[in-house]
Amino acid sequence: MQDSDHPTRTALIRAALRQFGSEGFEAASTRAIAAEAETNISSIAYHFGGKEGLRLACADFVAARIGKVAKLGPGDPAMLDRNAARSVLRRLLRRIVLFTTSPASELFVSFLLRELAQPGSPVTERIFATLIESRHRALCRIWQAATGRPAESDDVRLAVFSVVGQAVYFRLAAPVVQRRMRWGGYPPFAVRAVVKRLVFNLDAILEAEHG
Amino acid sequence: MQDSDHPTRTALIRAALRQFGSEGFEAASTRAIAAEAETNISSIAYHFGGKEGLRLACADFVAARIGKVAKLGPGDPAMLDRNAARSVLRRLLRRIVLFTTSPASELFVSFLLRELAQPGSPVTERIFATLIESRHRALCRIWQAATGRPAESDDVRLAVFSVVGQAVYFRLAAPVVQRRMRWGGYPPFAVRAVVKRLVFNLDAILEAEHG
DNA sequence: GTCTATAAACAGATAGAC
DNA sequence: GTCTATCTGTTTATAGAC
Repeated sequence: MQDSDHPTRTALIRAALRQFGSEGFEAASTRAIAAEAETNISSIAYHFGGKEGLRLACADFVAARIGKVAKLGPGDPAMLDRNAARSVLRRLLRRIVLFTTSPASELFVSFLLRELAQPGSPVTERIFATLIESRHRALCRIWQAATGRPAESDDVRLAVFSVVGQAVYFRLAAPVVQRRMRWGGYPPFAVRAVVKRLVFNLDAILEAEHG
Repeated sequence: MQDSDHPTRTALIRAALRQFGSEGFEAASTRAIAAEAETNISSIAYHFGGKEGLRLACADFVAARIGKVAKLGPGDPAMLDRNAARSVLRRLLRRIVLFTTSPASELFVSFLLRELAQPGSPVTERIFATLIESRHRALCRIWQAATGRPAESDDVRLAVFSVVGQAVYFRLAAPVVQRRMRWGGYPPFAVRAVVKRLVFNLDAILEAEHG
């Protein structure tokens, strides 16, 4: 965190996020990152101690940004009635899709997914503990309110993963999807189509949970 | 393809597949690959011309393997009645999940997904054209038979992606899922639980398509 | 075909001037 | 804080012995 408004510092984080995200941590070179940030290679050592420090700074940056977007509501999900819980789920899913398909957040998401795909990554631990687990738990509680099924059962956990996973997939497999759909990127009409389909799926699943 | 039963050659491909898949193409070193294959670094240049040639050989290997597993049935999907089409979809989804979660194919899937996530990868083009597009098209035709909706509409294409995407997600996000579920890897009972959930989702979606 | 030895380019880190 | 210059190690590729 620290003084995150230092210009060189943030320029480096932004450039690193892009290159780590698009090429992977090991493949990205500090030289190229410094060049993109229009500064010197030594700035990385000065500001972050080294390449690994820059990686952690990127993780904190992403975690802070996502923490804001995916803020948990203050209310207790257990208090929601069935229909309220369902519309909360719909709204959250819509936000997740808008987030994962937006070009602005492509950097964050790609970086994050690459890190999370590596079990041993030093970044994985922190982000999982601070961001993912608590939010997944919260979604499970909302799922319980929406369906009456126990929040911490294996099947409810998997249900939540399967719904969120659909949205994540459209970012991860973006090149494949976009080629098959003949889309360049995710223009607004494409995002609307994806949202519509995934909300439809969610409603179908909730409906089938018992009617 | 060529003589794929040469021992050193296949040992190199197998080792490369593992290292490319788990660490990424750029991050993996030819030295480590040769060591794992218990041969000399120069064998890579001899058999494949270089690191990039080894990458393409891995792609062909994976494509051949997946082509066998995901063989398209000879019959025309348009001939299926609604219930037959639905059970074909269920069966295919089950096979996809079994494939993506099996430890044996973890290598192939990880390698493939890494390659497909890179739009510019030289491997992407070939695999997309020879494997993915034709199978996605076939699934869309089966989806049409199962729901009556036009196979090449945007929404049906997205529906197929969303269902397949769920299965792919459980491989891509395996570290996250397994940590949250407190699973080590995907033991048989876990695979059964995932299959059960995803088939449930599929049935729910098909049911909602119009009843 | 498989090996050793080495070349040429690249990486990240660091010392020190300003 | 930002720069140049350089150190040290590692990478892929290749020449040539066997």
